[in-house]
Amino acid sequence: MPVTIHDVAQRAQVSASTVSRALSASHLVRGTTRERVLAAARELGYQPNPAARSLITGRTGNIGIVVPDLNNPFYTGVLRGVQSRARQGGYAVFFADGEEDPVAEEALVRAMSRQVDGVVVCAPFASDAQLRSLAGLTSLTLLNRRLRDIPAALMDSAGGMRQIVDHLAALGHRRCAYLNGPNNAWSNRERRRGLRAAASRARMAVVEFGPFEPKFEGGVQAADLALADGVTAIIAYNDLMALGVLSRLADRGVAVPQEMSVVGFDNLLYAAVCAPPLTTVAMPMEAGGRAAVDLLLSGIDGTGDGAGPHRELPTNLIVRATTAAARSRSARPHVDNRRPAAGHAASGPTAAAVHRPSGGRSAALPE
Amino acid sequence: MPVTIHDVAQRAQVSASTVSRALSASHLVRGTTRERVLAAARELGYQPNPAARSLITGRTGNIGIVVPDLNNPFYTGVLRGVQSRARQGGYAVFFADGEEDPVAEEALVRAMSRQVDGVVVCAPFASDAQLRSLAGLTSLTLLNRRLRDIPAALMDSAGGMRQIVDHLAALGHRRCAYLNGPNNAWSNRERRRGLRAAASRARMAVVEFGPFEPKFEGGVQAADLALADGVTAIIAYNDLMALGVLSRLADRGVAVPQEMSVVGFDNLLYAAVCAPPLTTVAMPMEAGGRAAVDLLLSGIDGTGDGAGPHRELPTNLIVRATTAAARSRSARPHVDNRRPAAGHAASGPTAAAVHRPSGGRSAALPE
DNA sequence: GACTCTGCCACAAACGTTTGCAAAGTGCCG
DNA sequence: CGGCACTTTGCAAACGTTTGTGGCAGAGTC
Repeated sequence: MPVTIHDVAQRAQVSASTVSRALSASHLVRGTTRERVLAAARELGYQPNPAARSLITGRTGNIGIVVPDLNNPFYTGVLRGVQSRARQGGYAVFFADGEEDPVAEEALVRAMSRQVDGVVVCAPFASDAQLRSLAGLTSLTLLNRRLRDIPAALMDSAGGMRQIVDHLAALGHRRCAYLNGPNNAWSNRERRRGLRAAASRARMAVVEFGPFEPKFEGGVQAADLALADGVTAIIAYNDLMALGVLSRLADRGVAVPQEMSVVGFDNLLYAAVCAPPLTTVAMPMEAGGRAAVDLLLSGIDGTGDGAGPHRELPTNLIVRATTAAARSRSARPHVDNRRPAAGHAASGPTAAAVHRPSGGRSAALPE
Repeated sequence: MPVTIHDVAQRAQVSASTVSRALSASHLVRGTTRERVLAAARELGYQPNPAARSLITGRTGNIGIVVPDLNNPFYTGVLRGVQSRARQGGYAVFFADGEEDPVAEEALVRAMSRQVDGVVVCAPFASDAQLRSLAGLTSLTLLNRRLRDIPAALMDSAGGMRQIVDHLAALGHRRCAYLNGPNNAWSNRERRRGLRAAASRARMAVVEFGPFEPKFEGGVQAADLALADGVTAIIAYNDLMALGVLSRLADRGVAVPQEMSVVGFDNLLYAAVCAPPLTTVAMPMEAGGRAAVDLLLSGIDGTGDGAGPHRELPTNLIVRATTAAARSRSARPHVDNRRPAAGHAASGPTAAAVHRPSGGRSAALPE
C-alpha cells in the first residue's frame, strides 16, 4: 500500500538504484534525471522505509534517552534539549523512564540498543561497571556523570557551589548547613565536594545533614535539624528540598531571609514563583541535553562539533529573595526549641572539622 | 558483528526458519528442538534485529507520542503513563515535543508515521481537519480531544468543574470569576462549558475573563481584573495560573481564603506544596496516558481491553486551603481600588446573563 | 580509427527476518 | 503394505533499500 522506491522509479522512468542515488549522493546522477526523480517522489509522496534502510546501512537514525524519573522537572528539561537537538540533526528519539531503578535502566538500554545509533543516559544511581558494560552495546553519552573513555555532558555543580559560598560569605554568613540528597547520587557527591572545597577556601563552616529524599518532604524534615544547629544559612541539595525548607520555616515562624537564608539548586520553574522567590543555582538543563546529543552524534557520524569527550557547562547563581545578610545572634526571639548557638562564628570549629558529620548531626535517614 | 538468527541456527543444528518459529510460534516445533534453540539463543545473547523483522512483518513494535509542551508538568505526567503502559505491552516509545506549533506537530507525526504502529497525540491546538488527515497515515489516539471515529482518552473536565461549583456553592459563594486559558485550546472550551452548565444549575453567577496565557504570569495579570469585579472566588483555567493569582493576591494584601477563594485545575505537584496549599481538581494524567495507549494497542493488535473508542476518566476535586466560606461584603477593609460590589448576591444578574462576557469584562488579551 | 577516459545508468547482491510451501519422517488404519 | 494424516523441518521467496560492479555511450587523444 505505501509507496516504495520502485513506484518512484517507474514513474520517473529510471531504475530503483537511480532513485536512491538521486535522493542521497546526488552528484552521481545527471541533473535532469535527478529533477525527474525528485518530481516523481514529490508527486507520489514517497517516504523511504526506515526499516529497509537501516537493515542495509546498519544505522537507524534514532537515538535514545533514559532518565531516572520523569516526574522530576530537571529531567524533562534535559529531555527538551535532547529532543530539539536530535530533531535538528535529523534524528528521532526514543525515551524511557528507568523509575530510579538501575536494573530497569540497564534493561531499557539493552532493549533500545538494537533500534538506536546511540543513547544518552542519565543514570545517577547506576554503577560504573554497569555503564561500561552498556557502552559495549551501543554508543553512549552520559549526563552529569564522569567516567573515563565515555563522553559526557557535565554541569559545573562545583562551580555553582562556589558561587553560593561566595555569595553567602559576602553576606556575612560564617556557618551554613548543607542538606544532602541521596548519597549514591553522583550529583550529590559532586555538589558536596564543590561545597567543601569552596567553604574551606572561604573559611566557612559547613554542617552536613542527611542524606534525605531529594523531595519536598525531605526538605521539611531537614529544616528542623538545621534550625536546631544555629546556622544562619541552609543550602539544599535541590530546589524541591529548598521549597520544603521554606515551608517548614514559615510554619515555625522563622522569617526568610531575615533570620535564615535558604539556597536551592536547579532553578526549577517553581523556584521563581514561590514566596519568597528562591535564590538558587541555574542548571543548564536544556543546554545539557543538547550537548549530550552533540557528543553522541559526533561519535556516531562526525556530525557533532567534535569537541573532546567531556564537555562541562557553566552554572549560574540566581540571587532572588531568600538570601540576605546574616542575622546577628541575639535577633532570634521566637524560635522556641533551638539549641544554644555555641561557637557558631569565626571562633567555631574549622570547616574541615565540621565537614565530617558526627552521628548526632548527620544520619537523618538510614543509609 | 552482532549475532544473527543464522548463528543461533548453526549452533542449534537447525535451520534459521526453525529458530524463528521456536522463538515465536512455539507449537510448530518439537519440544526438544525448541529447548535446544532457546539454549543456543541464550548462550549467544541473540537479540532479533528489529529492522529486519519490521521489514517483513510491517509492524515496528513502537508507538509514538507527541505533546505540545514538555515544560508543562501535565504532559510529563501523561508521558509517564504512556511509557509505562507501552513497556508493559512490549512497545518502545518515540516522543516529540511539538512546541505548541500545530504545523510542527503535524510534521512530527508525519515523520514518525513510518517508524511506529500508532501514535497518541496531545494536540489541543490542531484543527480537526489536520487530525483527520494524520489519522490516514497511521493509527491515532487522541488525548483530551473528542473527534468522531478517532479513539480518545478523555478526562472529565466538566465533571471537575461541577465539583468545583458544588463546593463553592456549599461555601456560600454566589458570584465567581473564571480565568480563561487559550481560547483555541480544547480543554479550555471544555472546562468553560462544564462550568457554565454547573453554574447555571447551581444558580451561581460566573464572570469570565481572558483568554490569558495559561502560565503564572497570566494568573498574575488576571488576578487584578477578578479582584476589581467583586467576586468572592476565582476559578483558574489551570494550576499555574492559580499560583499566579495567589502570588498577586498576596502582594495586594488580599487574604486567601478568608477574603477570596481560589481554585486551580490539574493538581500539579506544586499545588500541594505552595502556601497556602491550593484547592484544585486532580486530572488523571498518568491514567490518561495509560488509557490512550490501551486504546491505541487495541486498535493495532487487539491487545488492549477493547473498550469503546472513547474512554472518559473521572476527575476529583482536592480541597486544600485556598477555599473557605464566602466573606461577607463589609469585611474587605484593605483592598483599595475595588469597584463597589453592586448586586453580587442572589439579587444579582442570573447566571445565564453573566455567562457571555461583555466587552468591558472580558478580553484582557487580544484574541 | 582505435584506444582510453568519463559520466551516467541498470543489474544484482546483500542486509536479517518471517512465512508459504514442500519434503521428510512418523504413526495409524484399512 | 500402501495410503493417509499429521508433525516437524528446511528451502526459498519476500520485505524495501543501498551499493558494488559493469556496461554503454560520447568525448578526447594519439
